[in-house]
Amino acid sequence: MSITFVHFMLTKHRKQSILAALKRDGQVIAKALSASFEVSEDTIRRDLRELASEGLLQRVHGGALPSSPAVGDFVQRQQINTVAKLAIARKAVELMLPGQVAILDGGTTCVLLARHLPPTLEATIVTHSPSVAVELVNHPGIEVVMIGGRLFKHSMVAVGAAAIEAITHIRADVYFMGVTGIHPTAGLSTGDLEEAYIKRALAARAAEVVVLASTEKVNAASAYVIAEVTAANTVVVERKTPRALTDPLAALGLTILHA
Amino acid sequence: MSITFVHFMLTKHRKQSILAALKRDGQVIAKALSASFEVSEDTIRRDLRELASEGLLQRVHGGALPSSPAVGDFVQRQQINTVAKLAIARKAVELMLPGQVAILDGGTTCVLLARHLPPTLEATIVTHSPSVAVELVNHPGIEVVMIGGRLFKHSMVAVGAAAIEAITHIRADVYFMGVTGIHPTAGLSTGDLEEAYIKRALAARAAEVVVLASTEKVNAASAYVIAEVTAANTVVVERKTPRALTDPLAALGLTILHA
DNA sequence: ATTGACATTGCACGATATTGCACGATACGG
DNA sequence: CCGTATCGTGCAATATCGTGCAATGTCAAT
Repeated sequence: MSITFVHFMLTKHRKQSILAALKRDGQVIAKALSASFEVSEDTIRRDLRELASEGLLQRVHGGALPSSPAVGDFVQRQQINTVAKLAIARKAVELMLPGQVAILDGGTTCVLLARHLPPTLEATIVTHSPSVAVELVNHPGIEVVMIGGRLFKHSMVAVGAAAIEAITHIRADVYFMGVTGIHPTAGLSTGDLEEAYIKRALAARAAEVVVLASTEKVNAASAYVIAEVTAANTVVVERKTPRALTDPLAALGLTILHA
Repeated sequence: MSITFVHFMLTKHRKQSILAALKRDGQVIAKALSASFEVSEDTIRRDLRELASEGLLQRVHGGALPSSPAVGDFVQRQQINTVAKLAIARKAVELMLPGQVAILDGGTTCVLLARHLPPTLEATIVTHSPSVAVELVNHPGIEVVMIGGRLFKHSMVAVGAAAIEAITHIRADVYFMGVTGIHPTAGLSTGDLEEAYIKRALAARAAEVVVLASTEKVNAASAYVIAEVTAANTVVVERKTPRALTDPLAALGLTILHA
């Protein structure tokens, strides 16, 4: 039985090792794999064909390449679920009034919001995200204030004591907040502790808090709590988000905007 | 499995690398690609032809250019005099040592410097330019610290009292400074008063100051003085910059590096 | 224990892809 | 206008690919 198990694992383990090597080197070469595993190139080709048919890698002449380049980095996350986020961003833009001071969170939705600010709008944008700042470079009417601090690489926003300190000197009319979860009882939450601190500090400095949440975030909760849901005044959700999900939030006094 | 040293490159991967190099450098040269990939120029020409037919780049005599040159205000300035600035950036990169804390100015040359930091380098980069910060998003080994403040639109860097205040909490090994003029008697100068304040504050917080100056900046002076030239320790200039221009600076004790 | 179904592997072989070289054509710079 | 560098094409050599098939090993049922 153990012999059986070992043999079964050898094939599968070899494929896993191929994927590991691929992730490590960015490419694998059939000939080299053949030598490493001491199997024929035919076997390797078979493995690669099968892995390719499962979408785990991309078959090319001589070996294989990753199916999706650089998974998980910030630039790539910026691409997913774009249509929904774009709709939310466009709707949220309507909440900005001329002359206001607005805080923009990091996150892809807020970058889209920045990109779609009306070209004629004159206002001040406070942000702790360099991406948002860069997005506003060519906007003629927007004054940009950058919150500094150590940059949390995963989400590319300033975090830490320096950022918290800088935030205490800000007073804003509205804060557009991105979350990974908004839940009637669990509250507003996000996946990183440092980010939660920052968002809480930002929310405390804005007269109105607008939460931007795609459907999967509604009635969900992440590890770190930012604040009670009542800390938010308005929630912008997708058009397709069911009323059943948003009604409990509306019952708590929040304004629900469907994009 | 033993570590297999990849001594050659898959065709498709080579094409991806060509595109990456093109995006990074703004141009590629057939001969240089041939040498770096250790294949014949014919193969490179074939690659370039095929990539051009896919619309991924624009074929020109001797190499290739990006198919769609990015447009924009700041982005556009980023394109001018690229080769000279790139050479300076590449030379300046050599001054960075592992584990160091370095301050990077705003400006196109510093963005190029950030882009060309060795992928394996582990260090801390302090910057008041969101563009530089965004450039470092996907660098695995670089810790980024953002100096916040009001963003001066023309050059896209944080300026003002908040930025000055934040800088006082920093201590760096080296400061890569961009200037619009470096003159033996007029000193280091720039075109904006706020920027001059910032650069002066940054220079005061770094153990070593490296000035990056393309030829037209040497022996030139702008409206606002940052400091005496002796505030700088090293000046990186273009290879073509005449000794006659740099000798007066060297006489003042500055190290001159020709890119 | 034996047998048959099934999985995995290696080999043969024709098909396809990639590469480098030769050669004539074309573009660039002085 | 000419020399040089670069370019594109044809071609041959080599490498890689996919498929069919036989050999070996494993598993489950008898």
